[in-house]
Amino acid sequence: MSFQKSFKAMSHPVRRQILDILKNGDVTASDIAAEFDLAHATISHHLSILKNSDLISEHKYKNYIYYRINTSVVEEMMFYLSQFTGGSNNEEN
Amino acid sequence: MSFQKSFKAMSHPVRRQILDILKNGDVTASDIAAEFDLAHATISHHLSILKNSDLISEHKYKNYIYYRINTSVVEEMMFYLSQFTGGSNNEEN
DNA sequence: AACCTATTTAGATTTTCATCTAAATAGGTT
DNA sequence: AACCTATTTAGATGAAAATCTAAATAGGTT
Repeated sequence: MSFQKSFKAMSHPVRRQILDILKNGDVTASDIAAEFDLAHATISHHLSILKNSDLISEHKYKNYIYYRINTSVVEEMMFYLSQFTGGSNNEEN
Repeated sequence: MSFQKSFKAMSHPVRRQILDILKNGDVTASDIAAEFDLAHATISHHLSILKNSDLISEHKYKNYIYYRINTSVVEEMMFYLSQFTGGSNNEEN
């Protein structure tokens, strides 16, 4: 797992919106593409970046590929960020 | 505050390392630059992106500018991410 | 005032990223 | 087998980002 990849994946508005769509349950690439005014190839590109960062996984069923959020990677990002909040540190700042 | 900006700011390894350095307390731009094999102008550029995303703030003292992590923005990122973990949702998935 | 040190700005270059169209692949369905 | 629909790959283009050098600004210090 690489924070490099996960933060970069999160840094694009289309990819964040894809994650929003996936919050409502698993959805196919076509259905996702239908929500945007972008070529399917472009959505495929964004999905591959999300996949490559492990933020989503894919599951084939019949002629479709369903995508799903990988919550554990999101949790790792949250844990990474928590080091900067000073929450569990004992600094005397 | 914009997740666009904060995630993009977090997505660069140099900027994440700058935040790491700032965990140990406020530090000047020069001291930060000393940790990298990059031109000072480049570090200044990264600092301005971090500043623009509100992930850090600056405080002038004498001839120096000290930088400091803005923990509240980090917390907002964590909160944003939490929507994807299904933690406090009641989905029957 | 002159100087020094810290930091930023300007402008150029290189690299990376987002996007498109067109073509390829891949799997069901008839 | 032929066809259809879903998705990806290839290759091109334009836009955005990272980096550098050199110059400018800006504040202390002497």
